[in-house]
Amino acid sequence: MSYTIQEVAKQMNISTYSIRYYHDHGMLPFVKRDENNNRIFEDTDLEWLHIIVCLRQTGMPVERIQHYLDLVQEGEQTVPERYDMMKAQQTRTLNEINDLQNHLKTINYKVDHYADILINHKADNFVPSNLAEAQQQDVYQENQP
Amino acid sequence: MSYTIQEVAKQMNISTYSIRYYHDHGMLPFVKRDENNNRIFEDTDLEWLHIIVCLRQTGMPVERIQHYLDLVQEGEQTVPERYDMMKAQQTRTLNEINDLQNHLKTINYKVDHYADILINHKADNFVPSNLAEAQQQDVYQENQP
DNA sequence: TAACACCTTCGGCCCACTCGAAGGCAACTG
DNA sequence: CAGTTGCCTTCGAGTGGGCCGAAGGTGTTA
Repeated sequence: MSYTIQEVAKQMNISTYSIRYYHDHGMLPFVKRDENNNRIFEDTDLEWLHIIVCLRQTGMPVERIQHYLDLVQEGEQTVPERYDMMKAQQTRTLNEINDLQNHLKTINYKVDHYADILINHKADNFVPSNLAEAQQQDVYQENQP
Repeated sequence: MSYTIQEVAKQMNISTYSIRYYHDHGMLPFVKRDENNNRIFEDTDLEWLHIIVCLRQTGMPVERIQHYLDLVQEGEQTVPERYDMMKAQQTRTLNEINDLQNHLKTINYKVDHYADILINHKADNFVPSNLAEAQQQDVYQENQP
């Protein structure tokens, strides 16, 4: 199967700009052109693009990805370095997931907190005014980022 | 307690450049200066900074964070919008964690694969040559990104 | 009194896109 | 068969979110 740049962009969920950027920077070495000079992508190109997207979205700089893809093309003797690169990326990604999970806790707390305030305020009509006042104070106290 | 910009940078694990950037862009409205014009950070500033870092690292643009912090300062009537923002950020973060976990699977596969190759090659000395040839072919086949 | 360590502001630089302009080619439409 | 649509191309400029260096101030230690 072969695909246009737009089809690939949709399938990979990235922009055509990014794909051209990767291609222009030598990271998609097997992409062909049709008779109108349009890029045509085969399944192997999609595999390359998939690993590019994976490495980029886990924070590897383009320059390192270029280097990694060069290593792949140099053959077997570069496996040790490739192993090290992937191992480092694994660690980095585990750390990033961990950080995000911690940030998520903070965000969850905010969501729950604001939800509380909204529910209590909806109930204001049925709440004695001294309690409403207390809530008012809660809101004030909680007016922090 | 009060802290210098460097202490804060170390504690929050971000650069002093970033902190100044956030301050210069109005996201740390309560930071004071000492008699030499140096920024001094109190605990409340750290709380603000903590939420800034949390939102930035989960992908919220600076402009949105500014808006969120404005809402906080406007008081109680902005809680519904703040709730929506945090809810959106929660979803976004869950998605990002999910994406990262998928990328991690790809990376894990690479790590395992390269580890296999390395282990087999170390054992080459003890392996009959026809098997070594087969491995050779494996390596060739796997010479993909 | 000088060296060192920290801070300031200002302005340029960087990465990885992102987008617009200007134009080419192919296919459908009136 | 001119025109419009819709895709593609290249090139070059712009953007976000910092990063960093220069130039200079202050203050403490030796």
